[in-house]
Amino acid sequence: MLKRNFYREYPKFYVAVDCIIFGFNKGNLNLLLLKRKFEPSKGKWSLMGGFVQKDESVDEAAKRVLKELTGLDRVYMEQVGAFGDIERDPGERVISIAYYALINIDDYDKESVQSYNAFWTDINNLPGLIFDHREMVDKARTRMKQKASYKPIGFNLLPKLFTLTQLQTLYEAIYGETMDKRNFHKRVAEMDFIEMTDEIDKSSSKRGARLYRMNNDAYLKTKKFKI
Amino acid sequence: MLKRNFYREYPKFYVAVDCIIFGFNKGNLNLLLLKRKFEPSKGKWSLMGGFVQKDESVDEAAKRVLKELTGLDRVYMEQVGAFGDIERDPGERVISIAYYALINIDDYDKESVQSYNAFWTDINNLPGLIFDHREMVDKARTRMKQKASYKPIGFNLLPKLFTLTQLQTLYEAIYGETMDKRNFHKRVAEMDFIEMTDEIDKSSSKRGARLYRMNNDAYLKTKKFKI
DNA sequence: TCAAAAGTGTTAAGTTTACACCCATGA
DNA sequence: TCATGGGTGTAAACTTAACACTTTTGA
Repeated sequence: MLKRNFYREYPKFYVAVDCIIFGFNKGNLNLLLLKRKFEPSKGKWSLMGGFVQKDESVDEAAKRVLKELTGLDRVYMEQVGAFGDIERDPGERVISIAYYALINIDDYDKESVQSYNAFWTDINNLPGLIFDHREMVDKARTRMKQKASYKPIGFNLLPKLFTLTQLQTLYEAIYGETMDKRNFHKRVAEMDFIEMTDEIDKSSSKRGARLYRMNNDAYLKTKKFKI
Repeated sequence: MLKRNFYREYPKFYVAVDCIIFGFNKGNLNLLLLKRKFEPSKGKWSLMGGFVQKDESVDEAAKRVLKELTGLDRVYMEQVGAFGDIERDPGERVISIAYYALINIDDYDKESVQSYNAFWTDINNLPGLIFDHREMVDKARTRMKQKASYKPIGFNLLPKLFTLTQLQTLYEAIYGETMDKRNFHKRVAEMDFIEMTDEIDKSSSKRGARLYRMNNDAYLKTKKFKI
């Protein structure tokens, strides 16, 4: 079908995507941020972003941009929303759509990340960010926290096998509050889709800790989640 | 400052806003929808929408479009998110950002609504909608329901003075489930910002029902809400 | 042998749910 | 006087929160 210019008289805009990339490292949530090497805003930090292209949906653009930086495919991503203030980008008007991604901090393309001058930074100690990126991060964090309370998305931040202590410190980092170990174990035991394995992790204690695994198929059947 | 064409090589897009306008009528949530008088998709229904202009933010565009249809200012609105599939609008590529609005169904510009060929329709019995508008509605409804459970936004759908029965049927419509009258009254009594007035509404019963009022300043101080 | 993290149950407090009858009034 | 919607309290079930000691093992 030949497209007609129905909307000829309306203005057009650059549309970008920006990615809030969460990782979990040593008990803290981290973000993967790019450090600007040049002016303007040299030394300031920014989210990984890119422009939407003609041949891709906005969701696809976000996936592409994430892959460009991390080399990762099939990552858990959610849209945070559109940011559309006129002067949000002082260079030129750009409407940006923010997404958050959850990745395992041990598993990404280190060379690519280095080439972009990107670094993991503690989310509780963020440097100055350009434009409205801080606002995007705050909104993403709130959304992620909320979602994590009723869907088991946190596992995307952990290795396939994890200890209960790792899982608990992860949720403590997400919620920003400490939890009781016995109550936590009890809740995990009630969720059949968090499966105990035969394996023991010896890296964090002499005694060793039992490793667990998330079984997503089992989750899809039962669907009760509450941490 | 003279703007430089930093982003010259990137494509530009039409950006629209679409409004999911909620009302509450006779125990049911309703949406204000436009009925198409012409082809293509004559007889199909659509959300009220419009294109973002150069001199306004995306949020401002949504407010403008809502006002164009309803004549209302300072309405409770939330962004639902961006819809960016390539072929979502079969005429031409348009990226659309959806917003939901909560209005009192007795209080809008009837002439303007009529001139747009817009009608209130029961949300549980929606007609066929164009493009991805059904998806927008579903997402808006989910978001609104979730928000209504922890912030007192429902009051935007009611007159300033309302009975507890009205409030209860509203929340029953939002959650899609019936509630116990005594438990509901108990919860309302715990919220100091839902104030009993001296007035009685005689329109729905012989005995008459006490009218209540939401006090937003009081809410901002206490901040505990749970219906 | 001891330091360090892992593992393990019970009780009290708080919250949520279930449930039925009387009241006031206009027609 | 009666039909209609408005108003009211209590007890059981369930959920959440608080709390401390023993186990294992490598250094």
